[in-house]
Formats: sequence, structure tokens, C-alpha cells
Amino acid sequence: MVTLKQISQICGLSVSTVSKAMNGQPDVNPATAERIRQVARDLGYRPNAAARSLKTKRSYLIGVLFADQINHEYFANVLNSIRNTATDLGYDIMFISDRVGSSKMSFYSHSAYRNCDGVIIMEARFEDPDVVELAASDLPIVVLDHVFSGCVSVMTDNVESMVEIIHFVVSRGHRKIAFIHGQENGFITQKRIAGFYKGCMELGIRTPEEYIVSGKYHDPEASAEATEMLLSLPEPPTCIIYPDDYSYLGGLRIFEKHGLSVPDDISAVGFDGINLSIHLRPQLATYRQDAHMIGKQAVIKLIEQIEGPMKKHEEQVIVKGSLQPGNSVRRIG
Amino acid sequence: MVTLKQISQICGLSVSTVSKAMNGQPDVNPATAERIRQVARDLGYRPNAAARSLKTKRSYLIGVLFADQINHEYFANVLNSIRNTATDLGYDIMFISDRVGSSKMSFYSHSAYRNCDGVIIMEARFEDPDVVELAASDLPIVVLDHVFSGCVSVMTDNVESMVEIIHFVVSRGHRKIAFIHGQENGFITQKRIAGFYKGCMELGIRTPEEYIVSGKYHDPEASAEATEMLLSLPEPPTCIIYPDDYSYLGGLRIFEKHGLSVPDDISAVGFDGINLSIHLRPQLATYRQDAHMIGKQAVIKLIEQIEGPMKKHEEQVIVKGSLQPGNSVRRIG
DNA sequence: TAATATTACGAAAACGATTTCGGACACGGA
DNA sequence: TCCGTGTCCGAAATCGTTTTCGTAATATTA
Repeated sequence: MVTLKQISQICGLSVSTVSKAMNGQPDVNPATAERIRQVARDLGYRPNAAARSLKTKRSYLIGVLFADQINHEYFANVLNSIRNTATDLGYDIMFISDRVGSSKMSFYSHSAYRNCDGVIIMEARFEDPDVVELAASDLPIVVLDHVFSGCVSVMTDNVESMVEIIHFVVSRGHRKIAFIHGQENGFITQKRIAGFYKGCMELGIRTPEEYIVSGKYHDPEASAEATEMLLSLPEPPTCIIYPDDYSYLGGLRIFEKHGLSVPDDISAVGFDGINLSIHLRPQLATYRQDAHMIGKQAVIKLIEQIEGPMKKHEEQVIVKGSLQPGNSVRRIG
Repeated sequence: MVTLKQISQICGLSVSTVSKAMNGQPDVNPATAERIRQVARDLGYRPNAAARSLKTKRSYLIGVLFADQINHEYFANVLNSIRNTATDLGYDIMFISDRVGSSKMSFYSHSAYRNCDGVIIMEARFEDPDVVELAASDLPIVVLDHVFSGCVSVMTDNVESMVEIIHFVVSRGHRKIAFIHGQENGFITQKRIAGFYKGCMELGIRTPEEYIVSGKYHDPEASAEATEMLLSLPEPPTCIIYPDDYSYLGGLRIFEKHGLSVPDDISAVGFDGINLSIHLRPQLATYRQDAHMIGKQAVIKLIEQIEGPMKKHEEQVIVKGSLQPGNSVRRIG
């Protein structure tokens, strides 16, 4: 491993000067600096992150908290965007877990242990005390799909997106619209349910209780069950809105079992706008979340807190998505 | 930040002793050690990874090389397993990129800069000189889905898995079997093509050239094109094997366009065994790669090289998958 | 009892970088 | 000539650990 010391010896200079040259400090003769850098290149020098981090208290590491849904295409896309943006800005990312080996370690401890400059909470059990501790800590934080007081959060406009969906479905002539939503206690679920009601209200649609049923995100099984239930209603809906694109597959299965085809016999809408929705036939109507922008904003807002003048603060960043009409909502009436 | 020094002052002991107590070294009185640990707990002490890594040359950090397919469910599952296993064994994982900020940095340099103890090459352009450099370096490496001389690699048995698929399809009475394969130059593609031929040979099936066409992994568009071509043949196949489950969606689209339904009019097989294949109707016949075991083995084999007596070496670990019959292959004849 | 072994602890160096502060020197203006 | 100013460089401290080696006190053995 090549160190500054070796370079300094070869150049006949002090370590201080070499360090300054490598960091582009002004108080070193340009000619000298160039000579130093040349030697450094020749020797294949690269700084040691640990030493640098130890001294400067900056690791250029962003922690990412990811409970499990890593196989969710939407989250994968966000993660990818986070990674790319972080790299662009000179940061690396690592996963934060709540243990190391067999011993428990809080998320915050873990982040501190690794000297993370900040943490992005992507997907987690937000009521977990460890997550709360992390959010409330002095570490710069950005949360996705949730709001913690004192933290920056980034998400799609979950109310308006649902309103848009309702407007779209109603514009196609539907009046009997059902909504299978994700986990009841979820922050974004609440928003979307609110959006559903708001859309109905704006358009004067009266929706019976039975049309709003509980499902789960990213879980076709749960959607299948809910769909079965909806279809068994004395007056079944003409259109069903699913928690997300992926879980729509569960509904699709039930439609086929009942000999119903989309969109002729039943209409459906998803959420997320993952590629799957495009490759299905008919293409699924959905609300496309801008995963790329969400990931990018998350990193930018985090680094803003790390490097910028305004430290940790509360802010809500809304990233606009877009309705994808697809071909799964029939025009009726 | 609580340091060993602070603890040592409170306990009236030296930093050395405190350090040794925290690390369970034998040359410290058990009672003293317990007292030290108690104080450490009370103060909320946690070691500083940077300082430790600087001194010990061990970071307990595993680098993961991931070019882009992060939204591929199979890779996501492998990554998840890697993460969990690494955490179990006391390691954290971080992504390795080939630049930092705007300046280019080879994968190897990046890994060295971050003091990674080892790197898992999950998905990459294997012919990239930077990837080759990394593989050939002194760093412990585990490669997935590829073989580099001198490195451990972990993968499914791509030959036998295809043979199994052929046997299965033939046992259902098919003789006209087409194979849309992934990128020609790929290592695993070659294996699978070999497996295809081997299976046909064993069963005395003669497959015309036109039945073997080039597609792409995880790309429904490419599969759609290839499917269109196959269906236009004077004598179209009765069963098509796709590069993977996801790209099967492209074929499905073409089937529907032609008014063909699976499996009555045409049979199909995927690869990977991702959840999607289960949620489709009919369920897709596929070969399920054991993503969990592959990720687990990758980490175990890597740590073996890092900590164990046998350093970097060449080895090929084959993880067995399993054929999932699904309902997409019709019984004929 | 004397010699030796063991136990428990500390001093200090080291890991590789950054940063503060001061000094040497050259230069310009008065 | 003298002084102030600016440029360029180095000494040394420091970040938080680990680890080697030495030593004093105690225990064991002959």
C-alpha cells in the first residue's frame, strides 16, 4: 500500500506538503504540486478511507436502511437511483442493519459505528423504536414514504395520485369503484385512502363501505382474497384499484377463475408503474412513481444536510408521478 | 463520541487495558474486565470502525459489484441473501462503483480505498478490463454466474438445469422445442445452450437451427421479437424455452396477439423461478435457481478466504436448483 | 528461603491521513 | 536600508484503536 509518507520521501518533501498537494490546497507551489501528483500517479497511490475518516470525521458513506422488500421492483429502482446519485456526488452507500454478527445493535449505533455521514430510511417498520431513535438522532436523515418530525422526507403525492386515478376511472364512465389498499396503519396507505375519498367526493360518487377493503402491498395472495370478496358482492364493482401493480396479479388470477377478462368484464388499476405493468396485456393502468427522481432527491437532500449550511431540518419533498392509462380500464356508459 | 480514553479515565486504568477488556483478551482480570464493560455500556460506548480498520487492516466490509440489473427479482433475492448472511457473520456490505464523483476509479482501487476485506462480483460486464483487474488482484473474490481463473465462483448448474428442462418438456410429449437464449457471449448462456443440445441429444431429438434464437435476459421486447419469428416459421415449435421468467412476458404478449393461449395452443418454459412465475396463470414452468443458497454460499466462501487458512484460490461451487412444472407445458401426443 | 513462573496492567509506538501554526525566504515600498 | 507582506514548506499534534513488550506484584516450585 502506497502512503503519503513514501511519496514524501521520494519527493524529498514533508508529508504535510504532499497531503496538501493531493488535496489541492493553495499553499503549495503549483510546480511542486504537479510533481507530487505525478509521483503519486506513478506509484498508484490512493488515499486510505479509514485514516481520512478517522481524522476528518467524514466518511463519505451514506447508510441505507432497508428492512426487506429489496425484491420489489419499485424499491429496486429507487435504490439504484440512490446508488447512482450518491456515486455522482462522491459518496458510497452501505446497508445498515440492526445487528452485527449475533449481537443486537441499534440502527443508530450501527450508523455511528461506521461513521455514516447520513442515512436514508428507505423501507422499514416505522414504528420500531430503533427506527424512531435513528430518525430522532443528530444524524442527517432522509425518509422515504413516511414523515418523521425533524426529518426530510421524500415521496410521491399519495393523495393527489389517488385523486387522479379516480378522475381517470370516472372519466371512463365507472361509478362502482373498489379500492384494495395496503396495510391499514401505513402512512402512505392513509394518504391514498384519503385521496380515494377525496376523488369520489369531488365527483359526487358514493362508494359503499364494502368497496374499500384491506389488502397488502406487493402481495398477490392478499389481493386475490380481496378480489374474490369483491366479486361475491351482490353488486360487484366495475373497476378495482389495487395496492400496487404487482399485487394486481393476484386479482388477475381470480378474474380468470371467474371467466372475467380485463378490461371487457372488469377494469383494474395498479400503482407504482413498474415495468411489469407495461409488459402485461392488457397494459395495466397505473400511477407511475418517479423512482429515479425520488432516489435522486433523497440523496441530494441528504447531502445538502451533510455539507450545506442548513443542517438537519424538517421538510417534505413531493415528487410528481404520472398516470399511465394502459388498457385495463374499459370505457363504459 | 465515547472513546476508550474516556472509559480508561473513569476506571482509572490505561487505554490498553480497556481495549483488551473490550476485546476479551485473556490478560486482564475478569473482575476488572467486567467493571470496564459495565462503564462502557453505561456510557454507550461503541468502537470506531475507522480507527479499528486503520490499525488492524480489517474492515469487516464486503464490496458488492453490481452493474445495473438491481431490479431483476432473482438478483434482488441473491443480494438480499448476501446481505443477511454477511450480517450474520459480522460483516457489512457496500456497493463498489468504478468512479467516485466525476473522476474514474477502477473497481479494484475503489475496493482498496475502502479497505474492503473481499468483493463479490454479482453482475458485471465480465470482459471489462476493470473487472478482470479486480478478479486478478490479491483481494479475496467470489464471482457469481461466471468463472475467473484463480477465483471462487458460485452458480446454478446451468447445463444440467437445461437438460432437466428438456427432459421435462419431452416427457410431456413435445418434440419441437425452441430455445430463446440470452446474450450469446455470456458464460452462462453458453452453458445453457450446451445443456439444451445435451438434453436433445440424450433423447434423440433433432432440433433445427431456426429453433435456437438469440434474445436477451430480462428483456420482454427481445423475447417478443424472437417469439414472433418462431411463430412465423413454416413449422413452428410446440414449446418455447425463454431466457428467463420475466422475458417470457414478451412472448406471452405475442401469443395473445396471435390468439394462442398457454398451454393449450403453445407451451412455454422460463428460467429463474422468481415469484412472478408463480403468480401468473397458468403458472409458468421454470427452473428455480436457489437464490438464497447462492447468496449464502457466496458470502461463506468469501469469508472463508478472508479469515480461513486457505487464501484466495480457484473453486466452483454449484448450487442445485429445482424444476417447477407449473402449468404452462401441455401434455401432447 | 530463594528462584522461577504467572498474572495483571501500562507505556508507547503504530496505522495513514489532516491541519494548525510557525519559520524561512523573497519581494516591494518607503 | 528596513520593514511589512506574501509565498512556500515543515514540525508536530491529532483522530481512536490495537498490540508489543516491559515490569511489578503475586503465586508457585524446588
